[in-house]
Amino acid sequence: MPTRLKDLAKETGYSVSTISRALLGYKDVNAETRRRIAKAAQKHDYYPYQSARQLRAGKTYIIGFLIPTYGLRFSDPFFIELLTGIGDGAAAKNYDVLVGTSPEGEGELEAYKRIVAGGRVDGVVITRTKEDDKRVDYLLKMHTPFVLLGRVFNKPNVPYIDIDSKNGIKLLTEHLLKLGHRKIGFITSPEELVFSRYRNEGYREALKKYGIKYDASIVKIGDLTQEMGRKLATELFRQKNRPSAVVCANDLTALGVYSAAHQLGLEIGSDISISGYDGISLAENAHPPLTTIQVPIYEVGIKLFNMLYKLLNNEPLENKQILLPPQPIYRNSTGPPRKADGH
Amino acid sequence: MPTRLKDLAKETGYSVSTISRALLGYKDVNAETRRRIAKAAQKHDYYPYQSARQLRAGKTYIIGFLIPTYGLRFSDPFFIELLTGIGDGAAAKNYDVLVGTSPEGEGELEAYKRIVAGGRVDGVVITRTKEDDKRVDYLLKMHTPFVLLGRVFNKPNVPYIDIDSKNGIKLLTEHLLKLGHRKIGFITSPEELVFSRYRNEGYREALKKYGIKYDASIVKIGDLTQEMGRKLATELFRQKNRPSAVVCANDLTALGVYSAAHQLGLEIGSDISISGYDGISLAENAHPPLTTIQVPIYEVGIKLFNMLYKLLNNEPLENKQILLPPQPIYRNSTGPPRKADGH
DNA sequence: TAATATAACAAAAACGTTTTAGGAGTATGG
DNA sequence: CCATACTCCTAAAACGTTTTTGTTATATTA
Repeated sequence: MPTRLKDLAKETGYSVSTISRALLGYKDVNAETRRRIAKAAQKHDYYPYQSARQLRAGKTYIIGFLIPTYGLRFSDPFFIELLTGIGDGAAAKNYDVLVGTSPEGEGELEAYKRIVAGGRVDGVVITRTKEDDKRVDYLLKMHTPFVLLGRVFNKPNVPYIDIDSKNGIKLLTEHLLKLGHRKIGFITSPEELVFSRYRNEGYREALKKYGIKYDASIVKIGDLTQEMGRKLATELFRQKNRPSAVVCANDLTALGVYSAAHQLGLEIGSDISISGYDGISLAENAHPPLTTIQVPIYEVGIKLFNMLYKLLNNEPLENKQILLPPQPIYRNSTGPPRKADGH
Repeated sequence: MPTRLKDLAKETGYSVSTISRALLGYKDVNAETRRRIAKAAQKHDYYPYQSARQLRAGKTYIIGFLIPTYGLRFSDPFFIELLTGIGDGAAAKNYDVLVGTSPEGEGELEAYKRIVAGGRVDGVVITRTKEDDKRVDYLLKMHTPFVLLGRVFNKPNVPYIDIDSKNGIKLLTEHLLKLGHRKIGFITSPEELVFSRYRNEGYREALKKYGIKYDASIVKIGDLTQEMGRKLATELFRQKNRPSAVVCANDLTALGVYSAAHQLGLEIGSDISISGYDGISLAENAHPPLTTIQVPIYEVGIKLFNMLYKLLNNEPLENKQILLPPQPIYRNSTGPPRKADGH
């Protein structure tokens, strides 16, 4: 039903190749001819048939983005903001975004193989990089261009954007220490994630700076979901000598901690201080507004696509590795502890 | 770099067509031959090259889903849950999902034309249907299969899934009326959206049932964002004779209302009752937990894909039009008014 | 005027897959 | 032993685009 070059050829009397060349702006097409062809194309709403264009060019003009879903009720708004950024960046260059979900564990690499080896995409954006990331190894082996949101180890040359989350968490933890907190809990992220290492380091460095001993009993490993944040915070709060503040690996976890605090009647910002990470818009409108690190997610999405675009089109990439400084936003979810030492 | 049929042909000594037929399970291939070919394919991680497959078949095995973005900081978790549902449904059938953003207004139809006329997708999922929806007209004209999340008017035969939101909002409003509220505000959604009509009707019907006159001064038209919910709720709450309850068109708006209530020192569930719509997981973990209509978003996403799949493959579609009953969840964001009539 | 350059178009090939049509060789039946 | 059926494989065509190469007609130059 859609219009194809053949139809325009029939309509205008020119050959298929001339139609194609006219629409693509080749020089050896008569001005009048080009006008007529353009008019016919417009009249019939012609859009080149992608499968053919792809086969011919050996490119899809599509990039892949697999959402790392932990469990079913997955709904981190972080990814919608990132995705709209990537999508808008792509649309501006007439690229498309193929989105899938990638399960944890074994299935993950398979999901990437499917879209890469199947030639479904020209390149991919990877998030939540892992220590010893199999996806990166695979993509390097296949010579498939990619960009990372996050870093990896032992691969000095891969392009990425990352937030300096070591210093991000350090800033937040120091902020709490300055406010007088001495027992600061930490709900971190799964150990295999690279950024966990940085965030953990930031937490430890801040404590060390203030001469406070690391206490494993108030450090919990979450999974970046709100639900888990609530669960682990409840455990923390039920300890005999509960922390007076909790640093969280992301905003969603922090909102889960809010929930736990509310349930136990703790007032946030005084009874208990809470910090997040990401700066999703929900954090801003939470009650009280959440102290966090503001990551310009949408813009990072656009930037990630643009980096990938340059890789795909062999354009020089001046800044291959971008480490953004953390942008802390101190809001009312953090305040001085009610009593010194949190009890 | 990836393996192609040609490579397997060279490796095994069979022709390209035999390789293809063996892998596709044709009967007239010797068992031993098939085994050898399968082994080679496995060894080399063969995945058929999609562009060629698509061109040959005249299908892409891709469906399209355009996220309706209102403004930049768009991050309704509803769409991530929906998207993961659609994505997982698609993956189960070896389909992919092409995701883009669709701007408001003029650009919207163009975004659909691009993916449909360009043959980028075999069918599409449409959300936030509008009164007189140009997208639906276009898809019907192009004979492109589609399914709707939501209904349209004057098109009796289009396939859709919708929640009976008239009765959903009616139930919530009645719930508030039963609790004793007599002045109930309503932050609704843009007029052009079809579900706005239903939700407005539900609100009006409930009021009528209780003999309460519709008061336009406490009905505000929002845009389904948290930010707008906060803004409009602030207006409502600053009125001399403020409502004692607010019904919202979706959860995100309701969370915005939370924010406004907190800012003005109103206690939610007593000073002010608030209801949402959608049942995103944030609603459950809000403080207090939000009274809402629980929409099984993820499952609806899967179901939407499966309907579309049947349309694409000419399988009979028994239930073309599915209207799910609303599933209200009454939580602590709604309670009796502090004083009768809210003041 | 003959040779050469230029302008404007078209033919054909190629991308990798799937499918149709058919062929070669072997087995079966009368 | 010939005709027919069956098994297993392959050649070739097709999908619609882009690009390379070529062709024809006209203009330019010596």
